[in-house]
Amino acid sequence: MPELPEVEVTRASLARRLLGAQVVAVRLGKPLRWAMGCEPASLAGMRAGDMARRGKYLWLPLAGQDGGVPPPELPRAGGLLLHLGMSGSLNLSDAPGPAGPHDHFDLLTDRGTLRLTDPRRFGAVVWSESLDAEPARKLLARLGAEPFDPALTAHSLHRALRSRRVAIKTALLGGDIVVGAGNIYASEALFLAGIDPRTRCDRIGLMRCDRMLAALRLTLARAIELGGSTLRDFRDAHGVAGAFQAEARVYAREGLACLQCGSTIRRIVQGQRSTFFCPVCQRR
DNA sequence: ATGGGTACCTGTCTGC
DNA sequence: TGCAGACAGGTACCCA
Repeated sequence: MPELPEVEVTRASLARRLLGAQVVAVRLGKPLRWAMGCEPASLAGMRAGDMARRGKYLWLPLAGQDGGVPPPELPRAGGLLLHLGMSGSLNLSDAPGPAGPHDHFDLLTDRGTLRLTDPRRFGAVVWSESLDAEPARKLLARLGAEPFDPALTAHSLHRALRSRRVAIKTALLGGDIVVGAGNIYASEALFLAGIDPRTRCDRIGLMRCDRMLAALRLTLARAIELGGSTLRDFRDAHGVAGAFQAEARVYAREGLACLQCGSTIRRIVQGQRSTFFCPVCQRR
């Protein structure tokens, strides 16, 4: 499910309410992608800091209670690195119902219960003493540039792409050059840039890198503005669905007319994932 | 280093 | 109706 816009919308809808919240207890459901890596009870009493995002990961800083005396063998500060996988969403509620079969993590706090619902369980909640400590460091190490980082330019993108021979769509999904675009927004951004998703990275010149970067930023920013895409079950932390899917120009539109030129949108498979594009508007 | 494939897990939809 | 198969928003890991 969640690509950068959905993760950012989730972060934005949580950060303010969670800042300063004190952890009361943790409840775990079925195992997620990795074990949490700390004793759930050891989080009780800690206070939440400002939730941050890196790529599609969320980071919730937690620190020992002021004046508290945590037993020395327990972690005193660190945070939870969260990932929503393909089907995860976070909800913060004052009155959470009983945990359902897909509710695999509850962080009970004095500001409500933060609940991760994730049917496919590709998501993760992992304790790390800092972003530079394991396991967070290793998980974040491979991530590419943040799309809205001003340090990311057409030039730096061009430099990163010119040694790669994979198709540009595959490279965007990989996230090791630029993070944030998943299967929906990679297709959408390439449509907006007029670039065929099968184009080899090393065939994309500086001018097209410039267009692609602008298209990626425009697409992600618009999606954030619309609360993300809700294809099936994505909701922000207040239960609000996204609206970007109604503006998708190519994603899930196989066989329909291109909104720009009228020719038929195609679906192909790249790296075991569907790609949607207009064979006329998008050039190699 | 790059590339390709596999694996994780559950739900939904399609076609026979 | 039942059932097999394809497919779904992600990414770590293994091998060539």
